[in-house]
Amino acid sequence: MADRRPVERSFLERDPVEVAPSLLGCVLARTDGSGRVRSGRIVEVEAYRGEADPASHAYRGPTPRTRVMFGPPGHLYVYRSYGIHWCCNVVCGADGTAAAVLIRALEPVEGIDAMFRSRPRARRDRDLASGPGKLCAALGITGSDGGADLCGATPSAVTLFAGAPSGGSVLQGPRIGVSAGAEEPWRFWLAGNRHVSARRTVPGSAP
DNA sequence: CCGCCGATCTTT
DNA sequence: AAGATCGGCGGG
Repeated sequence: MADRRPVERSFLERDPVEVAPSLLGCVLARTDGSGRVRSGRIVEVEAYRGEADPASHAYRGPTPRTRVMFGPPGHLYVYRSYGIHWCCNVVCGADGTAAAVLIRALEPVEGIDAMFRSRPRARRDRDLASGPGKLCAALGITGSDGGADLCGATPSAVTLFAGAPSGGSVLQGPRIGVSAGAEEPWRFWLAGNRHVSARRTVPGSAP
């Protein structure tokens, strides 16, 4: 993996509904305090359109929690879900807008042993990171990673690497777990991938 | 395989 | 008071 390079910040400076499917196949990596790397290929995402989107945490304007989403693209927005799990987003769109892409599932690539240690209930590879809370636990992402620069030339604790074109086809459908904005088909995933969450229950169509 | 429910706590 | 979730449990 010597030729990996972080994604260009300008690549993220667009509408999240455009950015989201193009993140499929990219690799999210985290380096822990001991220099160990855990990473996974992105196989499922959701776009959130900030102040224009009633499902977005940024819908009602900036707050201390959502401040990073209103900043420049290429940073990590991390939030606590149901008081228990961490979930992470790639901030995109122009500085001053609050667009973001929720990372919903990864196919584990590096550091799989460490992922099993962080996910003691997981029995199989596909249980490690097949959901937004699971993947943060698998990589060890917590609130202290909030704001991390994903595009730095020198890889920081959390980095987003450009991926080879995914090859397979992309499906899209409604976002999971939202009530407002439930009609918008802004969830995207790799067709047939075993690491996608809710594979059997939600139908999809080609974009 | 499917559906229900509880855990746990931040944010508004 | 609700929530961008997860996993255990029970039923079919």
